[in-house]
Amino acid sequence: MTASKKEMFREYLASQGLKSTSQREIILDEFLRSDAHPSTEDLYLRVRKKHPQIGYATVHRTLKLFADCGIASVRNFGDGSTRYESIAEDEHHDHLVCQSCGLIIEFEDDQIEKLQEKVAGTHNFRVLDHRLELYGLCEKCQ
Amino acid sequence: MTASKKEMFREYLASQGLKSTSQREIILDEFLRSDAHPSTEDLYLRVRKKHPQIGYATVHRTLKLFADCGIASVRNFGDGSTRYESIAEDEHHDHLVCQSCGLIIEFEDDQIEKLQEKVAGTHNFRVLDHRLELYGLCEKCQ
DNA sequence: GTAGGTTTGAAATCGATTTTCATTCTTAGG
DNA sequence: CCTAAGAATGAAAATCGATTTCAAACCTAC
Repeated sequence: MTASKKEMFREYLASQGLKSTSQREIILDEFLRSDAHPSTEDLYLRVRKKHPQIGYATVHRTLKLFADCGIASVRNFGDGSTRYESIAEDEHHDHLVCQSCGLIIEFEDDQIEKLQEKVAGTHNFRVLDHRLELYGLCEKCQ
Repeated sequence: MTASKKEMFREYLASQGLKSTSQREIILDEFLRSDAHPSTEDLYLRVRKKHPQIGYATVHRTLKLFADCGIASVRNFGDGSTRYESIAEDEHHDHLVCQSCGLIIEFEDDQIEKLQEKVAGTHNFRVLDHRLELYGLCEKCQ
């Protein structure tokens, strides 16, 4: 899984005439080993610990490349920062977001997926991506 | 419906020791009569047509009040601007967003709502709000 | 190797959002 | 009615995250 993402990224770079650099490798490694939903800032801070010479702009640009090539998707949980999430090709998952402590729980539900397709069908709409977030209070915060 | 929202807003202001002002009335009227998902900028431009003396900051602050008091919810469709949507207390609706032309279709689906509650239940999570967006291509853009 | 294009990092910029601050307004109490 | 106390307003400034600029450093194919 991890190996195939690194593969996908290299292939994407090659296909676009872009270059493989040590910074991009380092950032991808850190991204794959990182929190589920890092913001650019989050990932930059992590990368900087081991590689202080890598700049914020490079992390930012590299995360956009991840999104472009399909190994990450862009999320926004309402806290004002854009987050990136590593994705597997065939799997969707959604989120429970605790508005008190910020806890994020991931879940998957095939029935909901199917109903989404059904709704889209009634509007002759072709779904390419979706986002479902449930906001509220986690067990501890209630 | 419209009347009850004005009512709710006034009650909220009173309950918080906040004041009723002509600007807030004007902005609420314009919000209720406005596009389904205006950004602060959108609403400011509309308000300014008839009331050039009302400033952007006031529109911004008033929209936040709408969200605080529950007559509007905050949306983000990935275009970089925050949008506000008028909501009725007991009704949720979700969105189909066309990534080509920007068309936004609203829909409601009770079955999906119920499944969401079920999923939340299995995580002992109390849902206060949710967001479901399906991104893709509308009939025309396919 | 080397040329040509790409990437990098620091700093500048951008656009949206939020805050500041002096002035004006609302409202509850006299 | 007044008035005092606190809240709201609008213009401008500050802030914040995201993005771009630019000169120097770096890949890669030839």
